[in-house]
Amino acid sequence: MAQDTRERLLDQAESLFAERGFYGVSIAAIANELGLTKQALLHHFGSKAKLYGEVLKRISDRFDADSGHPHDDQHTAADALIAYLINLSDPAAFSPIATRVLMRELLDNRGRADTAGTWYLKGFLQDLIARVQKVPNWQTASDAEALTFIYQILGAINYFRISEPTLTGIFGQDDFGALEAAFPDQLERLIRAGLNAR
Amino acid sequence: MAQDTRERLLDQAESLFAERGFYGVSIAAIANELGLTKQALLHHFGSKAKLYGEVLKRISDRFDADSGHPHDDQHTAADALIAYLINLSDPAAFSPIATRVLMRELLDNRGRADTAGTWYLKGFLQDLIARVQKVPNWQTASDAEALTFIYQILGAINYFRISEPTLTGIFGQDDFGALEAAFPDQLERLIRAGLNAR
DNA sequence: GATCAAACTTACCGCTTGGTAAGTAGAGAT
DNA sequence: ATCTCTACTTACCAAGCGGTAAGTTTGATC
Repeated sequence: MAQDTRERLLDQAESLFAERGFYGVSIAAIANELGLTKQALLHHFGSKAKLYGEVLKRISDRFDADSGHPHDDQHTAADALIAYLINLSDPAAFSPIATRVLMRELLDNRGRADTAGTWYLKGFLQDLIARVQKVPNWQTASDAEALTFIYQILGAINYFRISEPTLTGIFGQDDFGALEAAFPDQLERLIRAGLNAR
Repeated sequence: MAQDTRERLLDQAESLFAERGFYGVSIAAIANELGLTKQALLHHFGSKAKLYGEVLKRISDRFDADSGHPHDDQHTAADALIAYLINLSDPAAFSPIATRVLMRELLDNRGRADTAGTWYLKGFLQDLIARVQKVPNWQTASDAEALTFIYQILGAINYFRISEPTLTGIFGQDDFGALEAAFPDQLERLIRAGLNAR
């Protein structure tokens, strides 16, 4: 029940940071949401910045756990890569809340000193580069070429995922449902076409 | 010189909102940057929210001006669409600062009451849907199908553009230069492949 | 049953925030 | 010469911010 509070604070912080960003959320707001005072939060995390760091770290850990290679029962390198990327785009496999936090971090860490946040993406990206270079017609591709491709796909996925509120706002709930349903298939088609285009 | 101050305040606000987001910037910070007090800013814009609204509107206007159809001297609908999208990805044609502001708005307007902000993207997106449906093998595509494709490409573009600081941080300035150089060509290949894949 | 640490609370602090109120300085029109 | 409008300024305010200090409650350990 004690450790539980810590975890619940992290959950709440992650969700609020996702919605309003680091500056948009006060530690009092996070704590109050659980019926606590902000000093309870400070007792657990020391400072707002440290809390934010722990939120980031927890996302990173979950991310790494997820990127174990469970899809390598596919027949070809291309199929394995595609399955992996499509899985990434699945809200059930990797929470849209975390995506939002990471996207904000991407926008923020231009100015901040506390850049360490997204650097852990390095291993993840390098892993993906290697996966691309296993695909037959990409074996001679440079790292830059492979990364550019990967980054375009990640962009397609993540941009869509943070746009849900805006797209429902513009086109309505029903039409957004249609978009969401069409997304995975079209994503697969795009990745496959992109891989073949080389 | 008078109207000029307003414009200069908008410039400064746009750039600071891009870097730190709505909550991360105080109106005093914006005004001080020009050697003014915050009350000078309030005199011109009334409130912080209204200033932000005007920043958004100005970006939208610039955007619309840019999306006049100057590339329709292309031979096919596909070529015209591709030229248009590649132009969108050019920092010279559409400022990365504005991209950052819009991306933040995409993240923020889930919670905010002042949602009207990004709704103006509607016309832009509908225009793009129509452009896609002019491409021969997309003429029977539903709006949802066309929009999903477009959105994937916009994601690929915009995600890359906001990632510059992070990517240089991870891979170094030189390697990022290689990425940036490779980007347009690979983007074109991806769009073309995606269009053909239907 | 005293001791101690963990998990909190209330009280407080200095600073910053967005915003209001009430001026002032200067140019243009009458 | 005065009136008026625009573009500002200084002065002020209540509320909120992150953080420190100093308790208080509670449950386990010896």
